[in-house]
Amino acid sequence: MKYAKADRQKKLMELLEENPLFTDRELADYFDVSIQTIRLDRMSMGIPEVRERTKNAASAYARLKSVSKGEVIGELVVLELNRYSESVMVTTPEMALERSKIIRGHFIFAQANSLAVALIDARNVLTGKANLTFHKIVHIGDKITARAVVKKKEKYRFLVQVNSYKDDELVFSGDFVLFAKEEVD
Amino acid sequence: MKYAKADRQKKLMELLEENPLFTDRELADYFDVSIQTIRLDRMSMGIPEVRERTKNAASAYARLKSVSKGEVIGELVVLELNRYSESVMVTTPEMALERSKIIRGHFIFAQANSLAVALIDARNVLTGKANLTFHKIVHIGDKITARAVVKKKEKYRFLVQVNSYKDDELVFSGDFVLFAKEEVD
DNA sequence: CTCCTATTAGTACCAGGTAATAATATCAAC
DNA sequence: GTTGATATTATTACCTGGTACTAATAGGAG
Repeated sequence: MKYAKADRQKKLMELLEENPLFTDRELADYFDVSIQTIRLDRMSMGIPEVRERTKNAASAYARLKSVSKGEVIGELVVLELNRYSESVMVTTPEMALERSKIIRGHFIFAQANSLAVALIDARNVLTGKANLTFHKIVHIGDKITARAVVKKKEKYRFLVQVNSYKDDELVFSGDFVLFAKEEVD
Repeated sequence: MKYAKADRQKKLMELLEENPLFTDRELADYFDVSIQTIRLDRMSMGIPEVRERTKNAASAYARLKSVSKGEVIGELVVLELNRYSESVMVTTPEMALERSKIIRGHFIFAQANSLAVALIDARNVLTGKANLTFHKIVHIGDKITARAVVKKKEKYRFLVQVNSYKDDELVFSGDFVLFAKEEVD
């Protein structure tokens, strides 16, 4: 049994939302209709062609990746090894909860954690423990500045405190226990 | 002054690594050489065409996004609201540190945190505090099972404990303090 | 049987390539 | 200067996955 028009269009939308890479040819085969029907469906729902969809997904990925050039999430703006470091991250739509402008907490954590790790002058640094407090909600487009300070320093064990601000308003703070290791696989 | 061949190819590689969306035409204009030169450069370095590069970036994004259908990072396998929940996440290359097989900690945190949030039966749930311990390093391809239990439940305040395992080996544990809020912008 | 919606078909055109072949630059060495 | 080798540019035929448009069916509901 073939899909009715409405069902087909709904399913089509779902399919492409999940995987934007299908060509009209593939979709036509999947729904067992002609390629023109698929195109009419796309047109009526305002869905662009594969190459356009692919490009959109790719640039979303590029935006997300550009935030983490190297190991640090965000842009490292100050780095005094084993003392103090600072990074700035501008939040993008890719970091938000679906259909919302609220940034997922793990991106805030990621910025802080990667900054703390970068601060330590050792070949391999691992996060052991972390104590986090989320003070305020962060939204798409907010520019978050994270400041990390080494509080305690033993041979292989470091205590780093990170505070993250949006315009001087504290939105997040965390205490990190980091370990410097020699070899890691 | 134009680039020498070697410099041009090196720069070309860097450009495309950072942003795979440039067409040969754009690259030719950028380097002020013919389009054929750009193609010879790509060929000699084994770099595929734009549409191929775009598709690769897009599927990396699709893989990453497919991990978080809805709000939960990973796949929700058990959900007893306000009691217990469980999710499974298979780690992918996109989650790893660069040139490494080690998964970035914030993905492990993301799975646990989103699972804890999903567990609470309320319109809007926010993470207030979190106490994390990373016990073991997680690698690309590892299948991580997170188990969340509500430990304490007040009116608007919940205490959730999450333990994450790789094959029954504890790799992460966290205590989360969550708040149920009425309205959130 | 007819009207309407849905579907299918066909054509010209486009971007951004591959692949292959041929014609020029450029420059160093003799 | 002339000769070679390497680098660059040009040209052409062909490919995929479309857009945009026109026209021809198919299938039901009344």
